[in-house]
Amino acid sequence: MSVQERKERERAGRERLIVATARELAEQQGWDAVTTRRLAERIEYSQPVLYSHFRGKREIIGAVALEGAAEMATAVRGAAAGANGARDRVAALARAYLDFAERNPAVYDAMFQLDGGLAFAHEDTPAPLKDAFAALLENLAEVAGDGVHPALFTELFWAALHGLATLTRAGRLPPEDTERRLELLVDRLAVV
Amino acid sequence: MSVQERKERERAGRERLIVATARELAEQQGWDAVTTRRLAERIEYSQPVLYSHFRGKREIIGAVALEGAAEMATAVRGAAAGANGARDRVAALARAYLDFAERNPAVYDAMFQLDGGLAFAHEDTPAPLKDAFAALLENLAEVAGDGVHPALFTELFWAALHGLATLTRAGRLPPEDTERRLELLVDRLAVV
DNA sequence: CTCGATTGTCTAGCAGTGCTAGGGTCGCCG
DNA sequence: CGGCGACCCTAGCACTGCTAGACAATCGAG
Repeated sequence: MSVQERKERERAGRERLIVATARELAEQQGWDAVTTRRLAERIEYSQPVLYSHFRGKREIIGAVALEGAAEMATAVRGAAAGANGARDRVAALARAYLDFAERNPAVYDAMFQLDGGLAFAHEDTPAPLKDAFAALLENLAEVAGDGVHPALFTELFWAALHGLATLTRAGRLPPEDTERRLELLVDRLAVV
Repeated sequence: MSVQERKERERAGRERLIVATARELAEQQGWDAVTTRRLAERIEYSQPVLYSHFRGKREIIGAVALEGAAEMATAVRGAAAGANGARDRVAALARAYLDFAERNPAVYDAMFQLDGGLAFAHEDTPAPLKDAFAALLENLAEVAGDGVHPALFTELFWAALHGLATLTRAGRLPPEDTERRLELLVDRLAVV
């Protein structure tokens, strides 16, 4: 049994290595540079090894996305927990979200921009994604306003953040006004 | 001179054909299906002809994006012109925007999701893009609220629309609540 | 009307992509 | 210690964006 367990451990370790390497490579040189050949070379295995862990490149992106979702959830919760009052909590949440997107562009792409083969808004949505949404929801529900469904409000707030994050990073919005846009967003959307 | 003019006309016509075909193919089967080979075959020329009109695939995407920007500008202006009162005007604008994104997913991708090699928020931003932003701005300025810079407000409103459009189309947001999210967005962001 | 030059187009090919079939080599278990 | 099974790598497929060089059609000059 011990042999099998060791192999299992090694396999799991290598899988983590693949995901971590893909993420690192993507952050360094962009997802276009993450080819199966380069990735295989970096982990010092041949290409087919990748396919014994993942169905294809898409699944690797998906794995990075799940990792990112978990991190984003904790980042959001941490920021919200360190703030006092509903208004500050929401502002801190928004800042944490945009900060995460800016500091982990490749991971953010994996989550929302690229096709990681992940299901959303369904029964079989992976847990980390549901949890990331929950992290937003649990801090935004109190400012949704009377008669407004908290989930619907969260979806809208999330969409606004997502729009700001992507448009800013793509150079569509001047970066220097990010904070002002964020303040405006919170002031308008959140019902204190 | 007439000979050169005819050639010039034929060249321009073929360029329009390339862009139209790329757009059509993208709408039918997605941008992944728009390969230089397939595109060349559809216009009944060989691949190198494409490169005598555009520097590469990226520029073709950019051309589709510019075409789309012009159409979106007129769609937004048309919708806004047909509405009475500031609140209705903003709602109509938002509806037109999301409608455009939903009905022309490939064009919307070319504009905001893919790399069309276009400059944004700079001096040398192509006119159609600036004009599309202007179409939003001229209808949103009146609801920006006191002391809020109209351009900044427009950027925020645009980002929210963009987030709704992309997340909905990617299956991240349930489509059936689109209208309710839109109403909420207008009610909260716009100062009537 | 003919001939050279120029313009335009095509065929063929490059390097690189994601992915997979097949053979070999290793380490484990009886 | 022998045979077997799991594992991994080499080699290759069909495809991508893009380009060099050959070829043909067209034009302007004599």
